[in-house]
Amino acid sequence: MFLNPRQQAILKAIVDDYVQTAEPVGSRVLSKRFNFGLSPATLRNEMADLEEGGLLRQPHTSAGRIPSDAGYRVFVDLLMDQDDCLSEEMRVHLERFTFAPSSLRDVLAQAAKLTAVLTRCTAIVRSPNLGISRIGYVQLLTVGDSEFMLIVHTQHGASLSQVVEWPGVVTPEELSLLTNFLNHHLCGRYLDQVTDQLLRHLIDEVASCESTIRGIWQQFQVLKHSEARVLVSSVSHLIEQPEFVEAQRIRSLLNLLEREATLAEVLMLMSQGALPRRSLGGSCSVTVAIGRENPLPELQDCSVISAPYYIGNQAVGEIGVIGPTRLGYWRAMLAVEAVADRLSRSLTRLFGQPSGTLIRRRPGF
Amino acid sequence: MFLNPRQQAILKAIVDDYVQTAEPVGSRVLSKRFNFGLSPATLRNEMADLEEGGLLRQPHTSAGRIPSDAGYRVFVDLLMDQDDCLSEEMRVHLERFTFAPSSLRDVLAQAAKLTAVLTRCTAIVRSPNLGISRIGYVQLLTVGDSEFMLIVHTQHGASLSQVVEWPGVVTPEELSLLTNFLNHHLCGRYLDQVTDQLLRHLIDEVASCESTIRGIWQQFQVLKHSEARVLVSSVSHLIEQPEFVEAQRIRSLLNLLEREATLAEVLMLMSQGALPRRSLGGSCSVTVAIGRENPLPELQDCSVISAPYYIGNQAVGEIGVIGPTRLGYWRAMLAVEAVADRLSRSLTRLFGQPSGTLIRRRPGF
DNA sequence: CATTAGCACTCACAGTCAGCGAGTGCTAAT
DNA sequence: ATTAGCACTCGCTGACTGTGAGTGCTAATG
Repeated sequence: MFLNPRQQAILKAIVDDYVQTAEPVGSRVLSKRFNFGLSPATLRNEMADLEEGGLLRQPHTSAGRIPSDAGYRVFVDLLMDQDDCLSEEMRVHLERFTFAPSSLRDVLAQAAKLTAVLTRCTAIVRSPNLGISRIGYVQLLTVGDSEFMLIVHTQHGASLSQVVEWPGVVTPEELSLLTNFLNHHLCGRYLDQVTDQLLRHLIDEVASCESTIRGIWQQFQVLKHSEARVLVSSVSHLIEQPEFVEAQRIRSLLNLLEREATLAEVLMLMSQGALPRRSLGGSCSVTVAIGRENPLPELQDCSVISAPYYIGNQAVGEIGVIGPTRLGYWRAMLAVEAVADRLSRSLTRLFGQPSGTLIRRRPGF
Repeated sequence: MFLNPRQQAILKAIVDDYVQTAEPVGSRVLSKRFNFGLSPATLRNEMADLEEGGLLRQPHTSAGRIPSDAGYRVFVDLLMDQDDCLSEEMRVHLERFTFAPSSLRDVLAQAAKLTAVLTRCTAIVRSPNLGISRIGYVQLLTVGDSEFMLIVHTQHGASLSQVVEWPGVVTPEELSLLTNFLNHHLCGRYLDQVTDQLLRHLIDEVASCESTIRGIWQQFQVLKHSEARVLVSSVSHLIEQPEFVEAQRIRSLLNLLEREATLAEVLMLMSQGALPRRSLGGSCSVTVAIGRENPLPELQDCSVISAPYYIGNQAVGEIGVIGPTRLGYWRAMLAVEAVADRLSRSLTRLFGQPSGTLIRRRPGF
């Protein structure tokens, strides 16, 4: 639908007003609150046209208009005010969060919290796949007679474990020897570097343990691809919005927010999907999914704004917010991008290629 | 209030029925559903007495009775059926969860999830203070010119960091040397063992770094006492209960559930507080707080059942459930105790004194 | 021809009222 | 001590109504 300038101004005014008041906006308030120099009747005609074009809708006959998903889309893509920088308040919050080095998980939790505060929405973060983690150290633990447990501690502060079958009897000495052998060769490496090539190399060195090492290797492959985790922060922000007066809506949302795998999929889809991506000046580009543009029915009254974050040049995860479609888009987009940007820089510094003081198992002191 | 056997039977019947149906129970259904051999009129008289004694209450004049907090208390302490073992269904769930060794956090998350499934309530777990963690390895990371970052990875899979001031210029070699020195002396130790005595010992060894090591030491003390974390699982279970039809109740609960520090306090209070503790056969004793027995107003319509869990002989945290006061107490108590018990055993095995294959920094291979 | 005043119409919402049904307390009979 | 009978209470439901915000349409206006 082609919009002449006046229609654009009216649509923009309606979105602006509705985002602020959460009340359907009628022709009378529209003509009073904004200075179009037009009477309510004229506005009504224009509004009827916009509704016909699918950009507005009426909750019921005798109510004012609210933007449709398509209306928000036009608003976001074309119309919204783009004050070119962060507000003072946002800047203060951003400064306060240091992303002080700690476990990957804690940094992500901090970033989520920050995003939630800045946008007054619910924030979600998908944590990186483990392949990009460096191995901190490896533990072997006997459990029962014919199995042992492989525990891998990554330098990001995560730990993973898998049961490996044990092909025979083993003495504590052998276990200790194997542990040291593995640590010697694996500490400091990226999980993605635990390849078949390395396996062959190791087996050449200690042919006696071949079957055991093969078993361990297999479990490493499982770990590398273990499923993504999603952190959720500040659900309370979202459910205090007027669109969540009905308990049923809250329940449905909460149900979704407890399904990590589904959230992970939503975030991954958004960073690869069909929706437009926008770069607002920082290094991370945000994607906006409005209402039914979302793949999930639970999200059809919500908008999701997300941006990937990076370690080095590699996109490793996404951070985003979930809000009502009636959302301060620009502000939220700025916030998400700003956090993704800082998060990327912090993670790169903490966990990126030229890491601080790496512990390698070579005897040091 | 003294209860004769008939009054006890009536109170028990009312609680049983109300827990199942969530409907206030009237004299007519009571006489029909249970075989007292008494007419509704007689039951009415008894019920009026029980109400006078504070054990029952009426939501409104023309409704049946529901138990008061005091009524539930009598029920829990005296009246409830105590089938002496877990149901088949519960047993199956318990078997399915292996608590496979992984990070402390993941084990706790698993335990919470399990508890939630077993009780169909919301589960909460307070994670241990860090003093009982062993140090996995230590990293030093320069940030800016006059500061560096101390990162401690525990063998439980947690990471912590603190900024330490740097008293001068430093070369990468010095940093690496200091890192190795610290790892040499600290790996495998409990954080609680990082004492002043050890400090003096180390300073004797390398007097040149005294001020730096003192700075690091101070940050270790901060880490040891860093605040407790609480994991929450399956909020959706709870808010699907009929007592949460009103959105306002959900909001208030969710608000509470996002305040980790408050939840931690609730759990700690319960394991030390004035309420009776019961041991149901396992090694962990459960505590039940009913309605207004809880310290928080947000919990005044909820009951909390919790039990401490152990590493070795030391109680290190608590696990529990939050449900409506109209709760299947016995079943929930059994479940909480069973999980706490298994959790204790798993944690003791994984992180307790004689740990599997410890990595010490002595050159090995 | 675009704009506007006027007017009839729609519809959610709040309030009122009556009927119902479940449940009670009291009294008198057993 | 127990119970049948009865009047009474009160939440819930559904029908009805008035109100007000807002619309669409039509005809008048610059």
